[in-house]
Formats: sequence, structure tokens, C-alpha cells
Amino acid sequence: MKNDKQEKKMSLRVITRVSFYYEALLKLDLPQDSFISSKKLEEITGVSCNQVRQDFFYLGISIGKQKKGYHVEKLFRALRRVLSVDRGAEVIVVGAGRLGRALSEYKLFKIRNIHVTALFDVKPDLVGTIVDIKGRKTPIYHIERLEEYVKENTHVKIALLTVPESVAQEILDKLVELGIKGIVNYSPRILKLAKGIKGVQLVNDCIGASLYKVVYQIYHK
Amino acid sequence: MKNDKQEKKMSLRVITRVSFYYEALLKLDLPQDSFISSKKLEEITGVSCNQVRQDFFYLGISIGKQKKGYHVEKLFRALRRVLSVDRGAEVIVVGAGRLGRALSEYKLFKIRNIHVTALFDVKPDLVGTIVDIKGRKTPIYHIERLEEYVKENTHVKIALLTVPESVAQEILDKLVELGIKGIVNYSPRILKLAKGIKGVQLVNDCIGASLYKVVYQIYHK
DNA sequence: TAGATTGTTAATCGATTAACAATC
DNA sequence: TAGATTGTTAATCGATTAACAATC
Repeated sequence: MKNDKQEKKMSLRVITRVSFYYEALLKLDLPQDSFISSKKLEEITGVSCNQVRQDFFYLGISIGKQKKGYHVEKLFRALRRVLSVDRGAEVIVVGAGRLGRALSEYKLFKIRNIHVTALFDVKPDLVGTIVDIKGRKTPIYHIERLEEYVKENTHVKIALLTVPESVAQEILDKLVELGIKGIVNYSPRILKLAKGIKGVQLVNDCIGASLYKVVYQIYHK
Repeated sequence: MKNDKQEKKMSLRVITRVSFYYEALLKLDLPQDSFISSKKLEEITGVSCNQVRQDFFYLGISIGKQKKGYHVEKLFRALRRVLSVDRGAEVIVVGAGRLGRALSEYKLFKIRNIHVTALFDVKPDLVGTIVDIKGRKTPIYHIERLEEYVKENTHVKIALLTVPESVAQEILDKLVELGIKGIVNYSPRILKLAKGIKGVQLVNDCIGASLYKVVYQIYHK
């Protein structure tokens, strides 16, 4: 079966692993014309070398040399293409509390070329202030200005939702209405798209899930 | 095949779904002696009714009544038992920056009986202060006091790691050395346990992964 | 050459979905 | 009764692991 290059849909798991490979490569900072093997990637990322090669095969990245591994520069470029790093993304953060601001500064967003261009909140002591995100002056607007902002900045298609749970569903619906096409919900409540909504990506990310797993495993081993 | 009650190991996916059921039940706040069907749980959690019943079967929760569903009080008790809510957990947060403090206040920890008892940091303006977490006065200690604290509070077996990436690995190793048995790493770097370490649960939780998925899907649809 | 590492296929494993008899 | 909903098994689907010929 031939690999038809770009047009595969990656699952979240593949995306996460590919992100790991990309980050590992950046972190190692090897000479551009050296080689890295799948075994070495296993050491660093914890992903088995079989899985690494399977992923590369699946993605149509078949650029390895036997006995050497993958040319660092070529691999780097291939991963950037797969992850659309060059296109990047500008996103907004709705909810400028601790979590919202922590996410705005999230280190790995920068190397993925993802930038937070504005935050929104209702608290008077936050609204109107300017926060520094990786050297960029980034404003916190009142949430009333959301509509205006989204309509003026049509390239912004993604929002991170970090508002209190009591208003989360309402604001999600508003964002969708305004034309936002992708939302990550970090509020501690499962949200759902209004009935009939198509073409909008919603991911509910429960940041407690990992801790629950650890608690469970400690009690069951 | 008989279900031998408690002694099944749940995967992270099952744990997450069971958490959803538990939260849904709490949120709905139905009369204790009413009934809820798998179809209704599907509506609220987004998990298919087949999956709901499959999970309950897997967990040995076979308490449903045909035509009615699950008795709310019984189901509630069963879920609490599966999730070990009564035992709860006391955890520490290492790194008292925005993410660390946001996690400390994470709403869903409370209903899971998970409490942050102390935070640790090195910043002079944080160390020595006391933060209010759900009505509890919670101290921020200097990270030098980590050893002392862990040895005095032997029931604390879990740490959330929210320190800068540059020191993350070092502090992880320290925590394991001190006897911590479960760590969730929220720092933007994949950490690994030192060679030969057994019986310690480490979960690397990359909070950016969900956004990467949304970005990817928007570019590929 | 011998050894290492790839690309690729096949086997295995696990998780989800579908189906349906039982029955309230 | 007829309809709804369960518990449970079976079928399907997808993801991971293992195997290995090719070859540098």
C-alpha cells in the first residue's frame, strides 16, 4: 500500500508522539547533518523504536538510512511539515485567571509557533492590563469585546477556555456563534456543542485526569 | 466469566470515563432514590450508552433495573468505591507559579477528596506566604524544606510537578529519593524515572496536547 | 564481512461498538 | 401486553508490538 503523503488523519495519540519527537529533536540540538536512530528517540521520548518507525511509516516519512538512522535536518523538516509548525496559529484565551495566564505562557506553544494574541475576562482588576507573553505585549480585554475582536481578527479561529464552570457552556456557545472553529475547554466541566453544530472542534481537557490515574494506581498496587 | 469485584485494573481511559459519570451524577443532583439510565448518562457525558454499560459490567457494577436504569444512590456509592473517593489523597504541589496555584484550586479535586496540603517554591516573594485553597490555609514553603516535610508527613505520597523545565528532572529525582510514590509532571518536558526505580508512578501530562490536536484538525479538514 | 538499522508486513492486543435475549 | 432498558456476548475496529528481509 502506497503512502499518499500528507492526506492521512492522525489520531490524538499520534499527534502527541510526533510532538514528542519534534521536541526531543529540538532539545538535543544535534548538528543538522548528523543522524539519529529510532533507538535513540526511544531513549529520549520513551516511545518504543518500533512505534517510532511505525509512526514515520504511517506519516510517509521514510527517509532513514540503514545503520545510521534519520538525517537530523531532513527529519526536522518532515516533522515541522506534519505538525504545520510553519503555519502556526494565533489563538485567544478566554478567562485570564491563573490557569489562563499559565497556559498563555506555555513554553511548548512557542516552538510550535502558537501565539496567544489576546486574553478576555470580566474582572475589573484584570481588564485593561497588558501581560507580557514571551516578549509580546498582550492585552486583556473585557469579554464584551470578544465579538468585536473575533470579527476584526478573522484569522483567529481557536480559543482556549479557562473560565469558571458556571459560565463555561454559555461562553462556549457564544464563541461558536462568533465563528470560532476550535475550542479547548480546560474548565472543570464537560461541555458539549449545541445541537446541529458542524465543523467545530471541541476538546474537553480535564487536567485532573492524570492525577486521578496516579491516585488510583497507588491504591491498587 | 465472573467479575471478581474490585480487583480489576482500570486503564486511564476507563478512569476518566468513570470520573465523568461520577461528576455527572453530582452535578445532576437527582433524588437519591430515583433512577438514571445509560442513555441519560450518554446525553450528559457524551459517552455512548453501550460504553457506559460496558464499563459498569467491567467494573462489576451490575445494579441496573430493566426499564428504569440505575438507582442513583447505589450507583453513586459504587462509583465512589471504584474511585476510592473516601480514601482521598493528600498531595503536594512543587512549583507555586500560576500553573501550580491554578491546579491547587482545581475544582474537581475537592469532589474527589484530593487536597493540596502544601506548595513549594524558591521565589522569595512566594515562600512564607499562605494561600487559601478551598478554605484551607495552605503554606508555601521553600523547596529546601521538601525533605523535612515529606519525612514528617509520610501519608503524602503524591506530588504535582509544576516547576520550570530547567529543574524539573532534578526535582523529580529528588522527590523519588524522598519516597514520593506518584508524580504528575505538568512541566513542558518529558521526564523519566532514574534507571532501576520501581514502584513509582510517573505520568507526563502535556497540557498543550489538546491544543495541538485542535490546530491539526483545523488544518486538515 | 558482520552488525546495525531501516521499511514494511503480520500478529497481537486492547478498546469500542453492535447485537440481542432477558425481563421489568 | 408492548416498550424500554438492562447485562452480556460477539464482532469490529484501531493501535501497538513483533518479526524480518533488505541493505548500508
